[in-house]
Amino acid sequence: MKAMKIGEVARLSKVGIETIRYYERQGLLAEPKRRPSGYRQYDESVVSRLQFIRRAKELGFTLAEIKELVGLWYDTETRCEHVRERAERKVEDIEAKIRSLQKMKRSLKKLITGCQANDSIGDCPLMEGIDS
Amino acid sequence: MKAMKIGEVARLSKVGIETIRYYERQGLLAEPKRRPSGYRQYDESVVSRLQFIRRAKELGFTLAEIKELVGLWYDTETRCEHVRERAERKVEDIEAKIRSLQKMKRSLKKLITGCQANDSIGDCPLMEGIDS
DNA sequence: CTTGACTCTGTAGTATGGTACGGAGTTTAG
DNA sequence: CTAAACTCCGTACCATACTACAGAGTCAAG
Repeated sequence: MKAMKIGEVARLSKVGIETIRYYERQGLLAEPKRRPSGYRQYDESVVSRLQFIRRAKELGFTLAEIKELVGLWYDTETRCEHVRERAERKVEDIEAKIRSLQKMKRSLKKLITGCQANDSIGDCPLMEGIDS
Repeated sequence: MKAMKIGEVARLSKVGIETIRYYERQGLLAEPKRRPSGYRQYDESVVSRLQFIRRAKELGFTLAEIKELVGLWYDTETRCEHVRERAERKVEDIEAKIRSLQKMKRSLKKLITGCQANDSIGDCPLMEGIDS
């Protein structure tokens, strides 16, 4: 359990110091212990949490959704049934996202092939059946 | 080729009228033909384009990225080699997103199983190896 | 030919997710 | 014991992506 100051956490997670404090204010990170001076004191676990947040954002989740997502792990004792339902809904959301990305990928592959073959491509295949 | 006014396009694509005009200003949609009155005149193809934009946004692409993505189809004649490279990079981005989503999904499934078994779950599995 | 719904342009305002100070106190390497 | 680097809090500012008028013109059902 290495004790880290916010600067080191920022360096390791590639999330800015101001952003870490912002996430704390928004409830995405628990308030950390403090030194007598008031300095925030973190352990390693916060780094993977921040990396998770960063990645989830790239995947189109809002901070509110991410908050809900990470929150699932801290409610499990209290309302198991409810948590399971929410988790199952999230799985469905994620599966829909994966399907859309796969369609997009197939369209791009088609573009690459057509391009190499020097074919002219009529309608943009990106637009085919992407609607959720 | 059905001629549609902006309101119908908005209804069909589930994208607001103001947003459609905003996308036009941002160059995500070509400027449509106009009636003598100045009213915008669309055909059906714009609906799938808007649905694509909507979906891509949900997948974490910014408008700038989406613009680049749809732009790939209108550059193919001019600089085929260049377009192919960009498309291949996009495919890699998309594959990375899919991998992250699959990890997330596995973590959630784990939560659901643990929850049903009434196990206490130690560390949040969402945080495991999600870093890109 | 009216009347209510629709569209136009332009500008201003909003929500989200940061980012950047300022001024003060803290830590730590030398 | 300094001096440079770090951290604190609060507030203000920023970019992105909309969203909401206002005031004027257009369309189409009856």
